[in-house]
Amino acid sequence: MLDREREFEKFRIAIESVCHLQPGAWDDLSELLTLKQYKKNDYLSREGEMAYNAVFLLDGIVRVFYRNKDGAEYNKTFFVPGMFPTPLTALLSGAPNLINFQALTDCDTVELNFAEFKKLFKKYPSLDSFMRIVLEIEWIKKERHDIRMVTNSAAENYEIFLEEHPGLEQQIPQYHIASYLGITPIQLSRIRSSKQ
Amino acid sequence: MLDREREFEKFRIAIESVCHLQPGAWDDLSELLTLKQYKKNDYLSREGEMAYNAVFLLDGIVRVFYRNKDGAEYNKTFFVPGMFPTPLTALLSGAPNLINFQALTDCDTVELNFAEFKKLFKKYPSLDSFMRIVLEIEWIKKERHDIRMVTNSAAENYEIFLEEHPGLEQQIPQYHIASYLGITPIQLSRIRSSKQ
DNA sequence: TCCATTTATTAACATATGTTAATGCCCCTC
DNA sequence: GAGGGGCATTAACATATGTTAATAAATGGA
Repeated sequence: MLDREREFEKFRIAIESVCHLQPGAWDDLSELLTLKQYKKNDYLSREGEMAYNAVFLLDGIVRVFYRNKDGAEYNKTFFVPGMFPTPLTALLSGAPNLINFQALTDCDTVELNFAEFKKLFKKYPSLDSFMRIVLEIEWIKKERHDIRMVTNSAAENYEIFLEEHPGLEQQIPQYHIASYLGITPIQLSRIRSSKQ
Repeated sequence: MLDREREFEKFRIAIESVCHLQPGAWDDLSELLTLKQYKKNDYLSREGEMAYNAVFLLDGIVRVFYRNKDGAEYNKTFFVPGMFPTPLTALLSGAPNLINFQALTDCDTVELNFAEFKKLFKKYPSLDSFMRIVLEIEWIKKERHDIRMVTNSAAENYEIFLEEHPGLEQQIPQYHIASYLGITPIQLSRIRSSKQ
């Protein structure tokens, strides 16, 4: 069983590493938190549905993927503990989710009610800056990632994946990695076998 | 010859359409503006160089592209008048640019000194919110765009390009569009000819 | 107006990647 | 320990796309 206070503390540390909070802000903020658990293959957040919470991953692995009109899936990102598998676009736009967040293993999360969180911006202006900084950081990360995915071959991106996600390839099926690389599992298998 | 005041006014209107400015904010902000002109093929902003200005495009067409280690170019976005061909990541991170902004025609711009702009955040807190909202809007746009590019075929994305950029295909070489679509000019030519 | 350059098209060919299918492995459960 | 499901690998084949090259068309400068 998870200890609320101890798990919330991990979330607080992750937030403070981005931007120091004003006194009192954490106390108000922690009122908006809940612990959640997901079984393998559950959806944290689903295409077509509204989103309400920012999500901090305590334990497990989550993938984000798109689906095209034929139902084919395209993995976009993998999340491991300490990351934020949060449907940011849906939260910001108030529109239904366009992408899916799915647990690839059993998962534990801390979740933050985003609408209530935004109301705190008035009381704690630094939370507005905090949100801006999060968006800046995510924007920079996304641009670096996009450049790499576009300018490299699938084989090069596979190598980078292995470096950036040590151990992850043991924990998830290869076809998820292939989808992330934009190739078929067969092609990934060829790349792997041609490595020696 | 361009009339400074009239051109700056276009910039103000574009900003106000995002978020209403506090009284006085525009007066201080307009002190930080300059008019610039670029010749066809000039770079507004270049890989490896630092970035200093946010850019508003008055006239002309700009492309953003990445280069891989072999020098091959990959177009990412086209900008037309009223848009902001701004090296956001370089401005936010303070690190050298990873991507290139190039004029595809002669261009006129209004440019805003970003470091000085950020200093105004203290005097006008709403500019901090403004920046957050810009990032939110850009994030949402980018996600929609990415989903489409990944889940559609090149032929479908070509159709979408034509709808979203009416008239643009008459103004720029097809090989730039091909690069944007992630295919060769030859392949784009085949797609075009197979349309009837 | 003419010439040179750039760009688009087309064809023939090469190649990488997808498709289908068969095989075998691994792991899980009973 | 046996059976079954999920997954990775491999092979044979199909196909889409890239490559090279030749030609034609459009563009821009002198």
